[in-house]
Amino acid sequence: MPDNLNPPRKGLSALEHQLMEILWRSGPGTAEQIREALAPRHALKDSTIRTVLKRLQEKGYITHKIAGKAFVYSGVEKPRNVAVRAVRQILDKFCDGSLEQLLAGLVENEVVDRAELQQLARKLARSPGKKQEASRKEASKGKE
Amino acid sequence: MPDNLNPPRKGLSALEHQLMEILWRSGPGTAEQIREALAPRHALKDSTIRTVLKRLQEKGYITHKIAGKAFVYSGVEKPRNVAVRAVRQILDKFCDGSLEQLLAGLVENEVVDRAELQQLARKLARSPGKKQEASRKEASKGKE
DNA sequence: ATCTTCTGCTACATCATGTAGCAGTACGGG
DNA sequence: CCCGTACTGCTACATGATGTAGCAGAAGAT
Repeated sequence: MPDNLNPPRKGLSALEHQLMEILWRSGPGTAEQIREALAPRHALKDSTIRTVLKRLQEKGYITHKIAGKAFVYSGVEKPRNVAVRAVRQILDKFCDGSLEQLLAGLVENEVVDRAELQQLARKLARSPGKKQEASRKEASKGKE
Repeated sequence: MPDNLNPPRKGLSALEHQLMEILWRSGPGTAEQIREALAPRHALKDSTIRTVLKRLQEKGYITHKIAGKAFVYSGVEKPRNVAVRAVRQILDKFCDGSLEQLLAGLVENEVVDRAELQQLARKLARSPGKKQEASRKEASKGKE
């Protein structure tokens, strides 16, 4: 079996996360390119990079296509989606699956202000449906 | 050194999380009580339970007071606060620290509906400031 | 003095992670 | 046709985290 196509992946280790960061920031790339990108902060042998990339693929975070003779890796999902899955876990583990509880906690712990949160919710409520939505009625009140 | 009083704790392993669940759900308790509560689903020797409790304390999730000759453990924070710290991590790691991005993702992935989100935000916006508010309800145990 | 409870250490097998070496293979030049 | 080159496919291995538990010692109960 090739990749691990199922979405229920394991978490990312520190190093794995760094590689994902690079892939997300710079887009698809070869092991070598990734190694170079990481090198300044953390020099590693190419075999090390390749091992981690392999593990990332097993975990389902990335895939690769062959370009000539080399593998070009690319993330399977956008970081924000990975974030969403992670949040779902948190929701189930610590908030009885209640998003309300989590949001309340965020406000309580001053991660976000009440007003600010409402502002964001409002904004998202009228934001483009990102699909084939064409109904964009600009609200006249409160715009930032 | 006694506990690990600093908030930047490590994550919870599967078993550790189960014990926390019990403590959060049933309130403070001794190793034995916790063992009994967990037993139906997962039978373990008391020494095992105690080892895990010890680790949980080292990680800073729980503390204990002496009651007679036994230790009575209790969670340091409410689960929702643990959730908040976890979310903060996610925010930094996958959303450039932007809560907006995360919320957008939640909507995008249908974890929550746009309208529903706005509803919650609105609700929280007018909810009690929970500080020196002398409203009603909410006054059980749990110190933070 | 014992027995009964608890707590304080120590032990250990497994798995995850960070890190890397080495063998094999295919392709562009001599 | 032979040889580096550029890559990939395995294997290795030390460390730390986790799950799981045994055993010795202290202190109160009898």
